[in-house]
Amino acid sequence: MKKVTLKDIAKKFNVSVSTVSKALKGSEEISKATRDKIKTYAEAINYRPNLNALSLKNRRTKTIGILVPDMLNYFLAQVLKGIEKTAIKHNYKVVICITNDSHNREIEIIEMLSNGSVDGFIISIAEETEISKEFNHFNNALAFNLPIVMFDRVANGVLCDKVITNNRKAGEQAVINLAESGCRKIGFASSNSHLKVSQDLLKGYYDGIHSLGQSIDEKLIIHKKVDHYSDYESMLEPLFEDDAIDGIIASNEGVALAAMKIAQQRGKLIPEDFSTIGFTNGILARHSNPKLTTVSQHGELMGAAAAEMLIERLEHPENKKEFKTKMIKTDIVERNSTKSVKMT
Amino acid sequence: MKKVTLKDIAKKFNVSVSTVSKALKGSEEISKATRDKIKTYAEAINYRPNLNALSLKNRRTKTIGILVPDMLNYFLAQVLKGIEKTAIKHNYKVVICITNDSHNREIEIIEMLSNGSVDGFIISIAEETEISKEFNHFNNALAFNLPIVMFDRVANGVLCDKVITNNRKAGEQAVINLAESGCRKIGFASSNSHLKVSQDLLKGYYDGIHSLGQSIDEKLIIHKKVDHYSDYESMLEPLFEDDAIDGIIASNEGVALAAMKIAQQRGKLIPEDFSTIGFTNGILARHSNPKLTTVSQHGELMGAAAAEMLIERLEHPENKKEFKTKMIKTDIVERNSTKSVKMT
DNA sequence: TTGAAAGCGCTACCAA
DNA sequence: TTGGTAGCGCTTTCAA
Repeated sequence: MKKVTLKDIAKKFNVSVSTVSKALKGSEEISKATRDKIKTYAEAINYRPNLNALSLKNRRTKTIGILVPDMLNYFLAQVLKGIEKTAIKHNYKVVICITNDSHNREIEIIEMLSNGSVDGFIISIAEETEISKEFNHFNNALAFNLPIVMFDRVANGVLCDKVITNNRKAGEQAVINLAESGCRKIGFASSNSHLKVSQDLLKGYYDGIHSLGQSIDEKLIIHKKVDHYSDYESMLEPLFEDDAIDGIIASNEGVALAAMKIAQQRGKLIPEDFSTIGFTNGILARHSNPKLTTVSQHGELMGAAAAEMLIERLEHPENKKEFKTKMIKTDIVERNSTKSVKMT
Repeated sequence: MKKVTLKDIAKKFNVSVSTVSKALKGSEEISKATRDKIKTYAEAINYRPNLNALSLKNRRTKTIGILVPDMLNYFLAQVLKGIEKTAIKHNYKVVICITNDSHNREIEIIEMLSNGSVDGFIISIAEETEISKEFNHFNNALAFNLPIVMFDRVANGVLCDKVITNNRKAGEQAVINLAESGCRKIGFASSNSHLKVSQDLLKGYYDGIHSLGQSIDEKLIIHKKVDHYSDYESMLEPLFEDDAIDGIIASNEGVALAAMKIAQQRGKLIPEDFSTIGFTNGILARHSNPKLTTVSQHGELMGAAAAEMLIERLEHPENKKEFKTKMIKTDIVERNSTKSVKMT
């Protein structure tokens, strides 16, 4: 079976292709009679225009290219879901590509998609790109009139819309939350010191400690790059040399769970003797024992916001608005790894 | 800036578009001189053909449509990763759509993508579709010459390639593994009894129990549909009324963790007094305490296999091979929720 | 009210 | 060795 085209319909009614085209668009140019019969027929056989032809003609594909470093990451999966949902709502499709944090992959993918495959991009930049700060490929895409919205890991040098969370603020709030719940010695642990996300979080930690009127104790801070989760526990050990430590802000769920495990092994009760807040609200948090209190980045919202910003630009290229950076607020989701402060 | 086209290059050298086209393809028809200068120039300005035009002309898009029920699921994310990787390797793109387990969404998406957007599909069918067994939309796609490969949740009535795991066998092996590690009373717990995956697992459990020469004790079996993980614990309680239960096969990680939690609350040591094997190897397993022994479905391999099968059909439509169902073998990944049997 | 023609960017056939 | 033309499926302008 072959897909039916305008030509086929035209032949069927002995009219021209243009007549059919207009009729299907409900143009007043065409007599109601022919319009109706053509429409009815098209409906009946479930006619759908060839999207490639449309893309070629209209110079727009109604598809969004998405680049993410990874897919096996709950936060990113949430964002993808938010994007997909919003895209579909506006009748856009998404093509998703994984950079694996490789700069070259990122360049290749952008090149591949920049040739009539997509109308714009939503990107969380690759680690290598974040480090090298080489942003030519992004600027090329922009020059070809392919707008970009970056989220979470963004390239500050690039002029485009961005969606981020205020991680510094989030770090500060986490400290304050722990303090309010009664923690006296609050530490910080990150396994991804190379990422801006983590650096901001650390700044927020400093802010928090200062706002408590305490001074920074470097012994309570671990800020490293540790790639494999099996090494988290040994990474954290030093923090527990100070037996008085009673709270830790962890840069990700895995680190938070490792911290709880060590604390438990040392006979501490959670949250009575030891509390921890993990950064980003993933699946681990919900299933750990005790369940983990986290900072939620609202991934789905971020995705939706990014998609809305991009689609807005695509649908209304005429109003060349200033590039905006949208902050999505974070929330602390209280579970059982911290004492509740709600009762205050 | 505008994307440069063949026309632009042709103008630049005062030759025709067809000359440029041929030159870039390295056709012997064109003199080496012009060929070289055109190629060099195209290279220099980084010329890339418009993919829409190519798709329209060639009637193939080099893109694969993927339909999955969900995205926030580690197993599916693994499969997606496997597909994406393989696709890119063969120079295909993927467009990913989420059905949210809705039959109608599934139909809409397939219709939307069937109009020149993709060359074929890779699908894990929606729960509603699995229940209703209405497969017209799949057959329509096939009729339009859009091959389908289904994975994991497959529609048996549809004539297409499939990639599955032998879940029955996996269930049996899990029972045997527990028995070999010393468990005497092995139960079964599923929160998704409506899915074939789970039903097969249960059959495997029966097989396993029988092969041990034991008889089925219905009190040791929970086979239900429970949507929210917060209800897993209450779902499992009845199993523990028989205090002698010392092993459970769980249909997913969440259920397995809940089982461990209850056992621990009852003062059982894991794995000494109580063991559990969780179905599918996700992130929870690696971070739980104790870490969970699981049956791995090898999601990435499944994805890669599905993609290979589809691309094989797309690239060689001439050899109309029989439809195949490929079994990916499962493996038990031993962690700390079971006693090791390796020492036998 | 309808249709012919041009064009989106590319390839392939045939003619020069 | 090169170029013109037709056509992929569609829209749009202009003419009939």
